Amino acid sequence: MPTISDVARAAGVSMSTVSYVLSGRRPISAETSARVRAAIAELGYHPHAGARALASSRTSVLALVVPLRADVNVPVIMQFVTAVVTAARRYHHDVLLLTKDEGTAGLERVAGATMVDALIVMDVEGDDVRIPALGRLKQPSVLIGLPDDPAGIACVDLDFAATARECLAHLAGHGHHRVALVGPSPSVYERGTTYAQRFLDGFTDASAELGLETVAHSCEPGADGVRDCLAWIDSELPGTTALVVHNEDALVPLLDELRARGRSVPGDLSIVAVCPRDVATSLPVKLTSADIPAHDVGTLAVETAMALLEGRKAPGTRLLPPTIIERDSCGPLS
Amino acid sequence: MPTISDVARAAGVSMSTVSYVLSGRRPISAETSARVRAAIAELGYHPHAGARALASSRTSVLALVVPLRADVNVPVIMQFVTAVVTAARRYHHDVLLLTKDEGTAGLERVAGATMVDALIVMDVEGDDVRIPALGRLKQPSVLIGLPDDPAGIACVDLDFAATARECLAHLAGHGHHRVALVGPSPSVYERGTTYAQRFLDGFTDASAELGLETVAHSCEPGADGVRDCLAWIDSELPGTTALVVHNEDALVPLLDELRARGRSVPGDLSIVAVCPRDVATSLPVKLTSADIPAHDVGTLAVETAMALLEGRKAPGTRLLPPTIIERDSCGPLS
DNA sequence: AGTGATCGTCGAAGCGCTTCGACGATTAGG
DNA sequence: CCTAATCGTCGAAGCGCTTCGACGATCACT
Repeated sequence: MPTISDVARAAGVSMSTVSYVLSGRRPISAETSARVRAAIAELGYHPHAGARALASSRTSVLALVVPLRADVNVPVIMQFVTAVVTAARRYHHDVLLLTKDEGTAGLERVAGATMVDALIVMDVEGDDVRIPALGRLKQPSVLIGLPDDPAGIACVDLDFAATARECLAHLAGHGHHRVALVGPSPSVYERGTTYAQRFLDGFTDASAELGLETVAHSCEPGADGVRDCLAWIDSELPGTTALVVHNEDALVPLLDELRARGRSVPGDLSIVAVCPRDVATSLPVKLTSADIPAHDVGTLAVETAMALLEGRKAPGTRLLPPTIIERDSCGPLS
Repeated sequence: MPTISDVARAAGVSMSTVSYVLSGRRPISAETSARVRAAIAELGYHPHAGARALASSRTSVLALVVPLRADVNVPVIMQFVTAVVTAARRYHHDVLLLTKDEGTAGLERVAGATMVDALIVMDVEGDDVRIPALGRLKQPSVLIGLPDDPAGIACVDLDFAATARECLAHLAGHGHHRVALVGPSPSVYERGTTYAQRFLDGFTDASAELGLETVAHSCEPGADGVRDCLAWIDSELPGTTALVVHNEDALVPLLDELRARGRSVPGDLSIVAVCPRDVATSLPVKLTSADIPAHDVGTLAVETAMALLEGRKAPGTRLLPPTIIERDSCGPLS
């Protein structure tokens, strides 16, 4: 492996000149620069990441902490991950993958060892124990999600409250006034991730604002869970004409069950789903949906981290506005 | 951030002694060792990863290259990823995540910059262009999958040919002799990943060995794809009594379609699926399945990489034997 | 022509760690 | 009791890079 001094010798300049050509931190004449680049190409030189990190205390690596729980929506996580990796590369950064189960120790390990410049943490809970730990690190961090108290750490997420509001507004626009929320499974509410609660709060508030009659109920996984949930809705709010479904796993069994009961969508029942695009379009009925913009959120998390590294932008919370995509599952009240 | 010399001073020893306590590469007395460890704990010392990498030319990081194509099975990929990360941590390594779309350049970048000790590459194709590139790196690598010519690189995968054989043997054991393979979508065969072809070859060979009548057909995604595939099977091999399904996405629409046609499983038709455990058990009929041991393959890939790093074990190919898990979808020939 | 600025380059001092050779102090063997 | 091996520790030399101060050369104004 050639070193920077091999390049310097080959180009007939000093090491520092090579370094400045690479970093652009000082002006270098066009001819010198060209000679250096030629030498670099010819020798196949790559700066040694460790040496660079040691000398500059910058690593060009971002840590990304992902949940590996099974009850979480795996394809959505993967969308975040690829968005983060792809965006990071645009800023010449690589991504070190940590799992949530290492907890606080993992964060302290990679930050303490100066393995990363910044951290992006997914699946944060209401009172996540990792938040105080992140605050103690010398590296900045970005949360994907919204804890009860961000404690000065930057947060990025979809605005779930506004999303619920939009879903209801959309249905109200079609003339519906009895709407039920099919929520996530109870375990999602129990573990402290806040998005389910924020959605529910938004739903409740908007219901009042719009003067609708609504109920909300969590929905256990599987066909049985869906049946139970529908039964509950039937008894609590008879004459419900529309559903907001904030539960990806329930979608398939729900449509199955409605078909089995001979209830057509959107003829008898309108549905707005909260899910990624591809899920909404891959079902037998193309669902009108509020998009989960995993890609955008991941990208924004990286951009926020980069802004923090450059010292521009103070940490703060950034909630992305919802997007309703109209498809075939919402009709007028019949 | 305290450095090793802070620790040395606090413990009243030299830097090298601290280093030897940490690495265990030379004997250190119990008392000295204890004093050093106390100082480390008290100061909250973490060795600087870059400095360590520079001095030792070891990084304690593994590169993992994942595909981000959408047509690939995302949850299975995530299982590989978490298995790799978890196994790597057991060997005190971290994982740097690369995406396949960076291609050869990504490999050369992280290897050339000495960011990683070894590379694990998923989703390798028959004549993957990355293989010659990997051969040129100074770091060892492990492929998950089986290219036409591994060119001296270690490979790890499920033995798909043997898996096909086991599926057929299982069905033959139940008395079936007309069996159809519902294969992956044509795009899987077209792009060069070899597992689909290996499965098909194993299926064909075993069919002959066992004296069965079989047909095989790829299956486009979605309910329409399933219907077309079933129609094809009906016409090519009337009287088929069992299906081997090597296509996860087809499972749900397939069971739907069969139910719609009033064909019971396993009463009228037996099914062996090739898929991860959780998929097989989450369907309306618990499917007898050949397991996709993503976790084991990922773990083995890491262990192989570690063995390569330590110089024990020459690279070679390791194919995991299949496991058939009996559930409710196979019955005797009626 | 004289005076600052600015430009382009160099030399050298580290960044924090590992590792090799050296060396005194034990211990074992004859 | 002497020699040789072993044990436990230290000092110092790098690993490859960035960055700061310095310095001659060029340039733009008076």
